[in-house]
Amino acid sequence: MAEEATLTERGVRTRERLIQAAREIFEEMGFLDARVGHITRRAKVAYGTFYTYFDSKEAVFREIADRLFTDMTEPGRLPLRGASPAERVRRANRSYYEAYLRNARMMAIIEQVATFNEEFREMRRRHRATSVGRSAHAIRRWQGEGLVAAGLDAEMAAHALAAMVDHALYLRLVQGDGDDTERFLDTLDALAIRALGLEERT
Amino acid sequence: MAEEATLTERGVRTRERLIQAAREIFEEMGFLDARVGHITRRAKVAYGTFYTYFDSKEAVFREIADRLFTDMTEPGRLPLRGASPAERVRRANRSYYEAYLRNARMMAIIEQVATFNEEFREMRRRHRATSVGRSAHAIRRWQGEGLVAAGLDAEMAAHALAAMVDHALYLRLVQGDGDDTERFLDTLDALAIRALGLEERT
Amino acid sequence: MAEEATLTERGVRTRERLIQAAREIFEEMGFLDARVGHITRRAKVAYGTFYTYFDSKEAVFREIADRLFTDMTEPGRLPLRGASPAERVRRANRSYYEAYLRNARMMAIIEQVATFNEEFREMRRRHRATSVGRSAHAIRRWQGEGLVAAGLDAEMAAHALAAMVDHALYLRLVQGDGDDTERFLDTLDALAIRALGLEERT
Amino acid sequence: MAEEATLTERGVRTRERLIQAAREIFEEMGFLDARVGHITRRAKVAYGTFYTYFDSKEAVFREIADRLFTDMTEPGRLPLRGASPAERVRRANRSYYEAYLRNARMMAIIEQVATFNEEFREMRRRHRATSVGRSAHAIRRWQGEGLVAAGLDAEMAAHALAAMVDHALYLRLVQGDGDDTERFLDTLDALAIRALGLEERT
DNA sequence: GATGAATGAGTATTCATTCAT
DNA sequence: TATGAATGAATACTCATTCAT
Repeated sequence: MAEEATLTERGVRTRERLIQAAREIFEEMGFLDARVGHITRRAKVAYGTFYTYFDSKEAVFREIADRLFTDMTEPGRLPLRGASPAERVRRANRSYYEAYLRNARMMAIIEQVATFNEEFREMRRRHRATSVGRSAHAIRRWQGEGLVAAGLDAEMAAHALAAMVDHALYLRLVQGDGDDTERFLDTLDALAIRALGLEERT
Repeated sequence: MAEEATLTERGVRTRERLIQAAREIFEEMGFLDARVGHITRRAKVAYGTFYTYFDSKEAVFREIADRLFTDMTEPGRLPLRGASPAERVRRANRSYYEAYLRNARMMAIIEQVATFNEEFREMRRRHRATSVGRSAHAIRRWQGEGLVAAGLDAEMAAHALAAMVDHALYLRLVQGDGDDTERFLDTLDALAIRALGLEERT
Repeated sequence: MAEEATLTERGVRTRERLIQAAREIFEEMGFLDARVGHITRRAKVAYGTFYTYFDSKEAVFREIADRLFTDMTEPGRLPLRGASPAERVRRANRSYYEAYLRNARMMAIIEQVATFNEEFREMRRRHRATSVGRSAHAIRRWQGEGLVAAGLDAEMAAHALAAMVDHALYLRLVQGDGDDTERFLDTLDALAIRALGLEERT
Repeated sequence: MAEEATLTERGVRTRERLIQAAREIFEEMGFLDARVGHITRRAKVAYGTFYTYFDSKEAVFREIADRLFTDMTEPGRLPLRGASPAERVRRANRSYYEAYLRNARMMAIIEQVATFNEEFREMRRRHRATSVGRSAHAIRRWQGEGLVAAGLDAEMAAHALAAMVDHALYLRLVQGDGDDTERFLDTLDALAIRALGLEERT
């Protein structure tokens, strides 16, 4: 049984070293090709020490993924006060882009694991639902204000636009499809804003 | 050896049985969990017979994926003559939705394999490039006609919208996220059309 | 059951083609790495045809080895009449060298098979016994004539000298250990002649 | 991984048990027929334990062969001070005979592996070159002292005589061709001494 | 806590041989 | 005779997890 409630200070350090090492290894070779031995070697601990802190390879991965999702769903640092709806979309997107850029490699690995592991599929679904829900809420508000066409299904639209951003970033950042990222992010912003009918006409 | 040349009619039949069985097995349990023994049992042939026709598990998968991509990129059956741009987008999307629905399970497996196999990642990238290219071409034409904002990067927009459609369908059909598919497809259409500024205002 | 008593002319030709092809393949890749498929492809016949004529891979090899041993133990072409004992040794050796050179690659393969197959070990032993017996007979004669020291065990000496010639040729011709073969053969002659005390002192 | 560094005492013991077991198994059934499972069963360890210490079946074999060649090329224990050349040849041969007798079974297996594995062919060639070089050196010295005919190629003669001894022993000890080994060894000594012209005439 | 040795179930692939046409 | 498809037993190697110090 790994992971007792109380850990000595030394234990905490070792555990942290293992998590850091695991993340590096997962990013470098993916979950499937990563071996427990790779992780312990990187962390400079004995093979068996891994199982002092984690029950399985999945267990470290779960912890890493948890932290990552927390980081990804943290609300943006850019202030939204007084911004127009279009600007709000842009800023929200920017916050997400930044988080994605920070975590691109791990996002890819989570994608990998989600293709064969129901638990992580569900974890991803939950996190997605949270942020899609926030977007849907905003869209509904804008619909109330007559800014967005009432006929649009807010939930579905939020879902689809999130899928656009997510997958476009995935293909671009993870699978290395194309350069000029800045211009690409602008395009994503523009598409989302127009799709919702939020563009400022001059 | 799995030599291609000169297969007797019986050989062709057995090979076809194996491909069909492999597709079923892959769809049911994914590439990673599929065993060659599962495939041969399903095809009702001896274990070794698999290797009479294919060099490896990857080899059948490659053939199945090839056929699938051919089916997916087949131009739509809906006639486009005389249709408005918005209508064209809708019809093109519909053709793609139908193909996706036919092949949803296998699309998921290809996604899975693409997360750890460079060859299939590249295969998917190529096919995506083809259809994205087609869309970008149409967008550029519409920009020439003043129908789509000139400031939009046609290539990137096509890429992003394809990502939206692809991933939204993936999450919905493959990972079973939500029902009311018809309404969802309508939402995708609407978002794409508005994002490009092609909606018919009344 | 392969190898019926009566073969049509066509059958004889096919069988011969297979033997020839098998010898080539064995020489090129050794017995262990040779596949029945290699042989039939080389002979330009169908896979199954092999088993029309031979019961197994060992069976063709046996036939090839038989023919080879017949060729190897054929008495030399050089006339021995009126030759001195030393000259006789030299000529006998030459005949053997020539045969060995003709068959070097196959000799190596027979060596290979003899290391794990009792039947071929025995076959080789029998053939060796025949030629060693001939040599021993000559040595005993020369001992009777006072040309070779009586204390020498004729049988063992013949055995040892045959081993010298055989293995030295094997290492040189088969494992490519050194060049200047002519000078090497001269050395073998000289050693054998001196070992028996047959050298002509001037 | 079979890493070399830092083995605990227990590890060293297990590794040694595996090497001993492997040698026994190889001697009993040859390299080709030996299964990793045979070795681990003999060593009374789990299957996987083999791979804790060795990368492959070849790897243990390599280690065993290395040790054996070291043992085989260890200079003889018999003192050579003040001995006549003929006596030196005899004593050197005796040392080799003893080593060969100790290792006869494994020598046969190395012969087997050398017929299909270039690495071991080369390993054998290197060791042979070392000992042939020593003999050639002695022969050249004796030629300088007028004891051996100057016309003889020292290198080639050493090579041929080594081949004689090696192969005669191989056929006798390994393939069980004949008894009265003591008399046979005497014959080998006599032939080598006479071939070089080193016999003491009375 | 830390260590690293021990475990053994799991699997793709090969290939000689058989056999239906 | 000739063909080539079908068969399935055989085996080295991997690696997550357990466990004795």
